Amino acid sequence: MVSTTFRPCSPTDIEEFLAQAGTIVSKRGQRLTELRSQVLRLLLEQGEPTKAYDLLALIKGRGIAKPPTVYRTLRFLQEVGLVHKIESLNAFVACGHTSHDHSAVFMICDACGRSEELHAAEITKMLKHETKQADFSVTRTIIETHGFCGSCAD
Amino acid sequence: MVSTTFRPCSPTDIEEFLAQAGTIVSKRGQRLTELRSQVLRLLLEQGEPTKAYDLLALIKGRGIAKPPTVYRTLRFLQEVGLVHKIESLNAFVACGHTSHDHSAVFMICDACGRSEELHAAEITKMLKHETKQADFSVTRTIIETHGFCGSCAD
DNA sequence: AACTTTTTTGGTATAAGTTAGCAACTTTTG
DNA sequence: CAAAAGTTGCTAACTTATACCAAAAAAGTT
Repeated sequence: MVSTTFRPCSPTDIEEFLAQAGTIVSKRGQRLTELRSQVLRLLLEQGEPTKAYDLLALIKGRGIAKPPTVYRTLRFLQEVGLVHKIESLNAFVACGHTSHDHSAVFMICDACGRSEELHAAEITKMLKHETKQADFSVTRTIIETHGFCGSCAD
Repeated sequence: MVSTTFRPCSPTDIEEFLAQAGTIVSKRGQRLTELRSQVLRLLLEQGEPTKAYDLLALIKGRGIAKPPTVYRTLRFLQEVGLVHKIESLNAFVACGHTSHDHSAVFMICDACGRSEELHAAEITKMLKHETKQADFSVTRTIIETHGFCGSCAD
């Protein structure tokens, strides 16, 4: 079997993840500030792709943020590799694979709205190869699949 | 060699393509109206992913369309399979492969802005297989690669 | 042909998503 | 502590997209 799918993180998982995140960011000589870790935590807690404005609403805890703050923070987290944007949804997810480089394939369940990340290095490799045949050199790949997860397929 | 890349269509190609398009649409019991074929022609003429609002501006020939008209028309053309949306750009391209079902891989040159479609059935197959392993059933796949085309790589 | 139905187009208004650019505050560094 | 670098807050605006209703055009019916 391959991967544990489509379940949200437990609170303990989240704290653990955030700790790891802190380390990753530090190693890059940057800081996981209160705001940044809060946004990341929210994303983890949602357990599904979340829109920037929904995040915005959820942040209310602190003195109500404005869009640029959220987008900026998301951009930071993306650059560090802790968050991915799902282009076909205009939504964001915390990245499940904190280690190694990214060759993410997203499986997005159109029934329950949750998404899971598949670490599919082979597909990415194949993709790089095939595009090279066409004289194209890849810098970034976006792979998103829509469909139904195990629980939602009747 | 694989595919002729990153060149726009010649005027003759465009007319030919539009004729084919007409047939395809008719076969589905639908109509390629003036508006629809005009939008498709514009898309072909641009020869690169084009934003809805840019299309809007280009349509000025007829009595200035409004956004809903353009988006509706694009949706129609997508449903028929004559147009694809490139999610990572929020832009639209005419679909190069009028025959058979779609397993499109887009190569988007971040230097010249043009894009090319690769008909990569194998990758799609592999993707379906791998996701099935994870108990996921795919209904739609989005594969977009960014990078540099042959002409733009120095 | 006149009438009904279906399809297509036109339009208003507004929602949703995103960014430029500057001011203020905080942290780090010398 | 002052200067520099980094981070956050915010206004305002821009881009992208849709819900919904009305008018017009095409197709089907008697």
